[in-house]
Amino acid sequence: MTDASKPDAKSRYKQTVLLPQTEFPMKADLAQREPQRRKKWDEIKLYDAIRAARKGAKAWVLHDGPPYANGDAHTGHGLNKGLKDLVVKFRTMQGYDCPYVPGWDCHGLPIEHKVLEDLGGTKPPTMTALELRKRCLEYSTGFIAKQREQFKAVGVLGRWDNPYLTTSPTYEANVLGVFSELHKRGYITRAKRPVHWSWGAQSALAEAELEYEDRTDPSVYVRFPLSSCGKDCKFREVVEQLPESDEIWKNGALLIWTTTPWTLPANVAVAAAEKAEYVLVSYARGDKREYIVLAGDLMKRVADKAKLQDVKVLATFAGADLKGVGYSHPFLETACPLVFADYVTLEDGTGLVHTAPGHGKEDFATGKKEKLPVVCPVNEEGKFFTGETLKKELQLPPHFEDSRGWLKMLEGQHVLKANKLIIEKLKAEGWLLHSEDIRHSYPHCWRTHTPVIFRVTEQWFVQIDHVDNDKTLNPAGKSLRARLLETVGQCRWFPGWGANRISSMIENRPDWCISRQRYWGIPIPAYRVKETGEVLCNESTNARVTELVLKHGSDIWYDDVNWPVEKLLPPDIAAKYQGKTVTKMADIFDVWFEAGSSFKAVMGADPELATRRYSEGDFKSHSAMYLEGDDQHRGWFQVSLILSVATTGKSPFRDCLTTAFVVDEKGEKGSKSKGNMWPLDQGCRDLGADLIRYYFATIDTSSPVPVTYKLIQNAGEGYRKIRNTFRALVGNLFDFDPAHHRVLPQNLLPLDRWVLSRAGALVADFTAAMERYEFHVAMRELTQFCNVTLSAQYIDVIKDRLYCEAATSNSRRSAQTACWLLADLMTRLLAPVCVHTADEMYDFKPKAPDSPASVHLRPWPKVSDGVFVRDEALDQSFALAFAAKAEIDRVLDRLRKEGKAGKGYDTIVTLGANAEIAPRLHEFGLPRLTELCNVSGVALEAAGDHSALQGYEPADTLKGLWLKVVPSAETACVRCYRRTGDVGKHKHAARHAELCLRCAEVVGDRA
RNA sequence: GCGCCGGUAGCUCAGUUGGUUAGAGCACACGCCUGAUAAGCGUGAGGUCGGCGGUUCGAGUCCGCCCCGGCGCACCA
Repeated sequence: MTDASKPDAKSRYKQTVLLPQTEFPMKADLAQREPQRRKKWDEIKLYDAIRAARKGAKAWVLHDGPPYANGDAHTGHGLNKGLKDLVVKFRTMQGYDCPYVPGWDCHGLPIEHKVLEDLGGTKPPTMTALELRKRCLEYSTGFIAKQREQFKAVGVLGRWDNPYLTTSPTYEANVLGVFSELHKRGYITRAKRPVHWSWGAQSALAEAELEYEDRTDPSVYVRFPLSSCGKDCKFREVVEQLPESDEIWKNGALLIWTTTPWTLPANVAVAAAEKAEYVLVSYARGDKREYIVLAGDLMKRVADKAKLQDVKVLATFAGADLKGVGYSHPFLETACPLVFADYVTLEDGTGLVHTAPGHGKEDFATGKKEKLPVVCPVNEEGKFFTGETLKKELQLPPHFEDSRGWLKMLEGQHVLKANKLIIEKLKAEGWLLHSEDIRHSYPHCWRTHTPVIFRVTEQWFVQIDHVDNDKTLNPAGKSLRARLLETVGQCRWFPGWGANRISSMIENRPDWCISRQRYWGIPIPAYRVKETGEVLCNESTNARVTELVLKHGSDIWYDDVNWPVEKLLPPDIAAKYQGKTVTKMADIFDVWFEAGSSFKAVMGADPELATRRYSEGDFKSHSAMYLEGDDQHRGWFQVSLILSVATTGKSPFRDCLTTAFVVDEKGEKGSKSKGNMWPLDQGCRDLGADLIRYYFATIDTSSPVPVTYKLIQNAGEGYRKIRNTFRALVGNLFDFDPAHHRVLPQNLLPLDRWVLSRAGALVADFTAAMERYEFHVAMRELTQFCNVTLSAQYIDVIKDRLYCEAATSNSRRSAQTACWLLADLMTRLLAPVCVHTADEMYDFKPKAPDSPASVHLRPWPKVSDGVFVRDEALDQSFALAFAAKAEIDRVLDRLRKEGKAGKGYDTIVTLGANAEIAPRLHEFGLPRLTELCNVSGVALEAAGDHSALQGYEPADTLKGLWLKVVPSAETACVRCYRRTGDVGKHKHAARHAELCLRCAEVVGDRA
């Protein structure tokens, strides 16, 4: 290399080369810089500034679903808050007025549970409910303070100094307001019904509070002895015709099957399927012959399981023929009927279903239809009642003696323990035909993880099929369920299947049991008149309690000293019941009822939000968007819809965006108990909030979101690429002042116009993906743009212009103008995702004098704003040029590996092209093609049959193109490295013999 | 059991109404550059598009069946 022997020449001109300069650090150093930046935001009151800047703009409110004020923030919160902030920032930049008011869900069992645990498991008898509630409030307040800082560390901007809390009197009063409204409209009922009961939590549970877990239960086949049959009973006739009829009446039984033996004491009937075929079977057990009735299809299976000997089918008949059959309860000896039910199937069991209306939903329905007694001998702890109470609850006749000791055995026993005892005694007495263990999934309490039981209790319900006769809200006179489904159809669901999911849930859901038997919550404002048992709950009492709670908080319900019942009642009602004992009832609201009321308690009651409801054409909703984990389809989304549609006729939201769960590297659901969810604040310190946010924005969150340090660190590659690409752009703007140097669009060079056209395509695609909330698609576009369009295609080519052309030349200013616009574009597109980094980038970018203090105050880029102008023709001509470049690169690479070439500037290229391509290349211009390919020259061979030309090879993918790449024989310019052929052969040769003409003119007398 | 979603390169994902040789990033290999330098550029390898069958001139794309994964509903007695 002759050039290398002239180091002095090189250093002579080095200072005239305009190399990039920037303070923007390559290393992100997020852990250190992010807190500093947030501090700066606090100082300039960025959130308030954004609010002020959007004053009067169209409102677009994302209503925050309140996280539970319990425990430290984890990755799941990070995903949730990160995406919420992303959407809010995006909509804000689009020009909407988007206040973000975070909130917390503060009541509820988990907190009460934790507080009780700290007190030794149960409430000390000396402790008042008021004191307990005080501790719960302290507990939740503590975690709100912690979580607030943890959420802020993710970079979430919002009204953190004034969030909403479900424990605030305003909130509580609004929950009561929703209840009053429902009550007034006839949705509320208090009824005795079977409910899911958690004996662990000692409370009724809603569907949303159940989790299915596997457990092992006994599966038992029990003989229920036949007793008297009705006069017209066909079965009776069947038996009478058999020779062994006497034996059958004596030793015959209905064979039932159950997996919950503890419900047998509550048995009041056996249900059969009218249309199924049943058989009367005889078999030998020990030295005894017995007879049973069961479904024909199941006989073989049961006989095999129970290892019955000498099985004989004596008769076959239809289920309907069993009408009128009676049996005697095997240990309570009560006379019970056989009934029919359509849910009886022949999949399992015996086709004869043990029916206990006190312990099953379907049983309860059957009981209602058949007017059966409802027996529920189990208390709130899941234990059988004791003594006389047990006898009473079992509804046994007064003369019942318990001579066989069943009641003695059962009393006070927990139902799970009772299972074993009952099985043993049934076996001992000969009623048990067979028992085995089965494994099945069974509903469990989501908090205590104890199996749930069905208990019939008196509870408060919201009736889902109620028809509101208010013509303004419900002109078509539809049921609430129908109106909910209709509303679902009017909202936008992301992903789209959310609509189907919640629709099917609404279609199938039962009435909503809203009462809970706990302390930590908002009381259901109902009274009971002791003498008459009358329940007092009406418009007047509701209004009174609501008003007092608004002033003093819900503690008044528990403050017997300062707030005796007389004071809580409206004066006229208090007067009316003078002399009677009126008591406050002890139920509180399901926490879901509280959270579900936020459309009113927050969106409707907060002064800042109440004026910012969403509307679009005919559609009106309380907020623009709800964004939560997809488990909220059966949680917050659903309860919000129910309460909002029932009381206002409007949807709580327009858009409903859901994310899947956060999982660990093994794909297992993250949970605190498993310890596979790391604390969010730790993650922000170790990885950086922006990197975590970047990661969340880059992956498809509609399927389970794996979150590990390794994956997020891996995402750092993409983050760094964006950072470095920006750094390259901004590094070339050290002497660029947009106010003075910006080149007008019509004066931009074609390559610069081309890259802005590509940027226009990016803006369109990126924005469209953001509008669909497909952030990962948007981010992929950006990554692609940085990697391919900018880094490989654009920046690499404009270096010569930026470094070597005259500082103030149009060609250099043109490139700088593009770089400046691109850098600006990047800060804006990245702003919703990497909130700190984008703002940092913004700081290092040359700005117009009137620029705002933060990128978060800037508007979202638009294709229509005249900067990023799409130019299809330009795109196409460059597509051809880049295709040619790819061919040259391929050949060049081969030559390099053969040791025949080094850098591109040391080679020249000759192309042969057919009649279709040649004119297009000519039109593109060979000097520009030379520039584009980073070689020292491109020539176009005019000859016809290029394949015949020696040394040419056909292009690989571009048909009609041949090429020849050879080392240049020219001398390289020591300043720009190009071998232009004019080095030293120009009028400045005396002074700059080692420079090309261009460089010599640029340098002039500066070196 | 019923339903929904997904299965494309080692990993994360694109693949428009069916239409050239299925793409991108990361990772990997090999080079180049040393003027984006704890950077940058180029080239390459890597895919029976879950499997089988069908419709079609043509299927990653449409239809049917099956396998695998995730989720929801129901699992009731």
